[in-house]
Amino acid sequence: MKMMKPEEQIKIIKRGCSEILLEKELLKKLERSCREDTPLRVKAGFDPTAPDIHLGHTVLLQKMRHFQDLGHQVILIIGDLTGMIGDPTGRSEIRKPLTREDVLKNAETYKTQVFKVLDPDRTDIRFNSEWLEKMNVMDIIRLQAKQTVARMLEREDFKNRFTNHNPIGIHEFNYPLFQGYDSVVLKADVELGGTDQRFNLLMGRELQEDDGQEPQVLVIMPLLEGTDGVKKMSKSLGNYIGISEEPRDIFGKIMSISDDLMIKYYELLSSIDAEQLEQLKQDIKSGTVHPKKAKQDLAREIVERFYDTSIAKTAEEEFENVFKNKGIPDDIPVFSLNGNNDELWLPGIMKEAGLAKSTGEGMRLIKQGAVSLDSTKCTDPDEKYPAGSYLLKVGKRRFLKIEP
RNA sequence: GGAGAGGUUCCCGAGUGGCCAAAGGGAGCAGACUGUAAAUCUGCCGGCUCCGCCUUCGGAGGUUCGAAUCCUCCCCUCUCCA
Repeated sequence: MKMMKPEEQIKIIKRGCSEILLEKELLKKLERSCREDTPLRVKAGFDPTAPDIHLGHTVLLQKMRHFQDLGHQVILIIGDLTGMIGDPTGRSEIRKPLTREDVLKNAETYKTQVFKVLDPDRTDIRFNSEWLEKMNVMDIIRLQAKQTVARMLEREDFKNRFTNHNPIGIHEFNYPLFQGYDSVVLKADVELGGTDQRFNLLMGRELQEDDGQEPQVLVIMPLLEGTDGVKKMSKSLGNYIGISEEPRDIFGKIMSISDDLMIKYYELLSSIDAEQLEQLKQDIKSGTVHPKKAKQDLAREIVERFYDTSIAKTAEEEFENVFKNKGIPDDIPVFSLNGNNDELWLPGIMKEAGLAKSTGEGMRLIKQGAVSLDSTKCTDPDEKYPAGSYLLKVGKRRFLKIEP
């Protein structure tokens, strides 16, 4: 295949990314790739613990796709070995080690989801246990000997924990080392990652150089904030928008983000270029474009990407219907009483149907005026209703059809 | 190995015998206002058919009419010394 000029390629690669280390080297690699008609080997790693791909991942995937469209080869690493050890970052829970089956199952999920963005013909999926598992103690020690504790403590995460007197497990030092070693094994030309991966990515360069290889170029992408607008999007923080979610949920979640965040989402997720984005910002500022309209366009574009135009349209219409016209969505979950003729106690039903975590919460919601039955606001948490068909509404967006 | 500090409800963090289901903040949820936005204000925020009862303050025992608070042993983390 005829490749684009290196200078042209760089332009596309640079779009939306936060940093390239080093651009000079990238140009050199691209020139050689062109000259010798050999695609670059572009590596990116994914954690096998979270099989649901969300919009945060797609920032990276999209960039990988750019490389593919330019004719390069993408290597998607599933960090199954590192994942099985479990990264104890942060204060919280000991992650249960994943079993082989879990990892394989998650990998399957990855594949189906990842190829909504990536080109399967130019994607190589590899598990890092393939080579890491074969290392013996001496191999590992030799690898560890290549770095110092002082160097490790330069990493933001470790440094913070160290100064705050929070625990750091020695094994955690292996994460960057292993990740870097992956690059050595794969002879990666480029590694893609988020800004939080900077340290790990750099480790790859250092280890490759040590091994006598030409160091990989780092293409660093900004992190996408989650729906809360503050922390990075992640499943465990519950602030994510998964690409396999229902179209209406994707649409709705995007509509609920703040205006500031919307601009960032435009930057990282939409296909509009820098000038168009600048124009949009101006128009919003001057009032030519209502922010809600802009958000709607974005939501539609994203749903379209993972589904199609007509599905996106339907999602949008339903959104308008429910929230603007205060209508009722087309299909809402049904709670069947299964012929049970007992009187209905709403908090109990809300708990069972998952609309409230506990009956206590259900009662509170009623007291707070958040619950209505057939469009009539409920006020008494103790009230019982005869068995029958009802439409229950909790809060602004949760509906439940009660049927005998 | 020695000395000290500490482990509290989703998170941070008060509380050192009864007034503690445990201050305050954050997150979250709901209401008002809106554009299901943000900001703001208000309320809620362990469980239970809840004016009462039950289970929580690292774990297991013990003292006491009564413990998150006192004692014993254990587990875990941090700091300094070696």
